[in-house]
Amino acid sequence: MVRKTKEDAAITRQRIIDAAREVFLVRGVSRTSMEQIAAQAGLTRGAIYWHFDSKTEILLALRERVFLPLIDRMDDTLLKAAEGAEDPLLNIERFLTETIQVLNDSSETRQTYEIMMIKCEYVDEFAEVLQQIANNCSNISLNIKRAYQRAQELDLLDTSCTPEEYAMDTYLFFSGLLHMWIKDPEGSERRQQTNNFIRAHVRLRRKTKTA
Amino acid sequence: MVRKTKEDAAITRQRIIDAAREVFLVRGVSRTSMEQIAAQAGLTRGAIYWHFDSKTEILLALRERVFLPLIDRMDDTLLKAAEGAEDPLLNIERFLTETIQVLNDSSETRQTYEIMMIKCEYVDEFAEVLQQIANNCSNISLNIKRAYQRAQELDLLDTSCTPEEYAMDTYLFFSGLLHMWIKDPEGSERRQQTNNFIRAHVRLRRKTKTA
DNA sequence: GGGTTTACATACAAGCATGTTTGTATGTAA
DNA sequence: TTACATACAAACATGCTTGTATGTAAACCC
Repeated sequence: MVRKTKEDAAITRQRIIDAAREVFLVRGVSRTSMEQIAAQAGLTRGAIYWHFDSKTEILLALRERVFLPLIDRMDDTLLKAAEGAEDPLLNIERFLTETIQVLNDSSETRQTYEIMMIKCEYVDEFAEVLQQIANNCSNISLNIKRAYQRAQELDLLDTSCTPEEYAMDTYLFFSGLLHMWIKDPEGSERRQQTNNFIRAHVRLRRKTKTA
Repeated sequence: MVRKTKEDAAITRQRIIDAAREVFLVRGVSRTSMEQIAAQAGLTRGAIYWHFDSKTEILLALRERVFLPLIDRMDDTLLKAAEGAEDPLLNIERFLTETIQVLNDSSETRQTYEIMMIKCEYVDEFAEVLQQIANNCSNISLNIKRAYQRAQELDLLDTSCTPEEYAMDTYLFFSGLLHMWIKDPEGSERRQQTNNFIRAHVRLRRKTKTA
């Protein structure tokens, strides 16, 4: 069987992406050849070159498929925190735990993060990917700041720092948390304590903590 | 001139490492060939293969040269914080600012970090490097915890969280800070505010903040 | 139902990058 | 001065990867 129906082709395309993810995770992006991806997908390079122009495009497709929904979700939770919520700090806590929960539940997401973090070199055509990530991060950072500003308006926020300082502190905590979580081996002790650390992080910002 | 004296050979070896760092930074580790390193160093591959068995060994040498002194220095500052200091929180703050200061002052350190963070794929023989880094980090984490415990004994520490929770929070902050600092472009606004954010981070932990 | 396009497989050519081998001139010690 | 080790350069052989070109059978469209 050679020529497939359109739905079959879409499945094939997805199989290529899945195969690439599996091989990338083991061999790294650079050391992975088109032939290896094809073999993992049970295809030949011809199929891959029909669906994608290059290995880079596969990686970009892999990334978009996982990152865009996650970014949307994070923005959504944070926007709620900044606008409607009666307890913005709780929403910030929810933003953190939910993101970790996605990593915990979805191996596709977890593996994709691992590839983007420690199995990929950001040079040449990937420099722009780094730029996109930076943009997403600064957007998250901005929304965190708004949430803290709202918490301040509602008099829920400790007064020793400014909302901007809290926001940067939380953003850096979040960034470090993702790296730790991805790099830690599966089922590590620290992974299980993650929610504790998130709660402690947010608790430290509540005004009533010493009252 | 072919055969050099021992000192000349040591200089050549260092030139190879320097050349590799420059090429790695631009092209990434995987895409860099021995030929390119040799050209950058003004040598041939023969010279490189005499000094190093493989590209991996160059990268390891590059890493050790920068990381080991830095790790030592961080351990040193944190140990002082955990044992002798009359203000452990100030020492934690110093640990953070000093590390950033090193990155700021030494382009060799900064570039090496950038290579290890976003221009290198941790697979196969590099999986163990990741393990070493994890060990260093958990050691740092442990020393931070000790410093916070001492701060608690001296009644300098806010009581809303445990020393362990503070330690993890600071470690994740530190991890995120390094990534932000390295990924941000040179002379970025956020880089300059780094010290402010560090001070805010530590200030939040002082007991007297609401007194 | 015939032509056209689609969705692949197969085959071919060319370019690195690697590792190794060989050559060689100099330092170095006896 | 001899004998060997050192510090490279240069040449060689090999394998891998990429890109492209061609083949082909089935799906799609009118």
